[in-house]
Amino acid sequence: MRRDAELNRQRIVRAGREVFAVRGLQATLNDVAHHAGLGVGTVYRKFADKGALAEAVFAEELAEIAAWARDALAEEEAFDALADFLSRALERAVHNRGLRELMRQGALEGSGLARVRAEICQHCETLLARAGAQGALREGVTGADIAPIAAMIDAVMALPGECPSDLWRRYLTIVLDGLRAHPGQPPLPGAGDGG
Amino acid sequence: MRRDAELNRQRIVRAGREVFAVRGLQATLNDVAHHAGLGVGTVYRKFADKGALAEAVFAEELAEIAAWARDALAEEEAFDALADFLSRALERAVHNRGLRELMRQGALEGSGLARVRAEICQHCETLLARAGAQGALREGVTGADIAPIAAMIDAVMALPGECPSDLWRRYLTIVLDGLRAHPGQPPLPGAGDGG
DNA sequence: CAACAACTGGATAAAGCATATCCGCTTCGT
DNA sequence: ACGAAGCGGATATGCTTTATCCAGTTGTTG
Repeated sequence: MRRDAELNRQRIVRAGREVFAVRGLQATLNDVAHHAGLGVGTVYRKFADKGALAEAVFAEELAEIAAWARDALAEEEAFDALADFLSRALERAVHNRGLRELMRQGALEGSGLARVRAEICQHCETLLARAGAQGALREGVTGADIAPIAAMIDAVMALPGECPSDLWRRYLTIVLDGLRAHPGQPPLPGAGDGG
Repeated sequence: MRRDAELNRQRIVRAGREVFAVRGLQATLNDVAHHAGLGVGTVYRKFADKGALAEAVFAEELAEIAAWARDALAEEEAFDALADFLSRALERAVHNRGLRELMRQGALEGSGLARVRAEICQHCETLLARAGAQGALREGVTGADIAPIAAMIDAVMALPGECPSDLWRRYLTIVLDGLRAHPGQPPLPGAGDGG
């Protein structure tokens, strides 16, 4: 491969990172090419389709987050570990619409990215279940509560307008607080995952 | 207007109600026509475009919800009134994707529906502000917290898969609980609407 | 039961959008 | 300076939604 071609490849990945972060996964490869200052053909020469570029763009970042999740499994207090992990991971997600879309079920279902995503979710559910075993959870809360929590915080982040960028912390705090065991709390409605 | 034409009009509105409820506002008038057992032309003869049909479909329902919000303003305990109202309104929303999309900022911006939506939001914010004045709110919570709450519960409702249909109650409970004043609670991060 | 206006159906035009390709031209490396 | 590798971006393709049109049907009225 020619040296300039390799350079352009990097340019494209960088452009993809920026464009996907701002406009989400529905941005076109035309968008990315333009943002990289290159032609569409150049992008298609290097990446078969959007999925391939997305994989190149998000592989590292997702793997890093997955590593955090694995590390959290080694912590003593499962609930605190989960809370810290979520805080860190969501901090990344605020500024990255593409990453958020990737974490929502359904996106890039065929790719290796989906596997990493599944691993992260699995770790979170394990942590929550372990927190339950440690008596740190409010009655009735289970690993199945992870997906709704993520969806809710994602919704806050996706809110349009001039809301402060750390608004999501407010609600993450509220929700995690609500899942924690407290003395004399009323039962929680709803069934988690049908059980 | 011929009698059969009026009958078809009603059929179309009914079909629109059902189709929008299930598939959301992005369903096409073709979808609605087919579901009504009529041709597309018939639908376009009676409604200029999707917005016009949506207005006919949702006007009553939205007005009813707005009335609930007005009634809530007359209650003594603002926080409880708000909680009851949200519970009632969201109960309607679960089974109606179109209604949910309508309540999210941005949809049908030009129509009279948008005005009603704004009125409902305004009432909610008033209630929350009043609850604050009554000392029922956790420090720092304001009327601006309404939009994020709605967005979060909406996200839970939009969750794919076989989650139980009253899962949203679980999270509404958690969030409202988190907004309520409790003795000795830590401060809430985030700034609401920047203030 | 005409006879006509109102109404209907749905094929299809029009427009928009994202994806992917192709090939004449440029640039690199030797 | 030559050939291979790479580039650009106009454009073909395919899909989706919106909206129209008019030949044929149906209701209504006298």
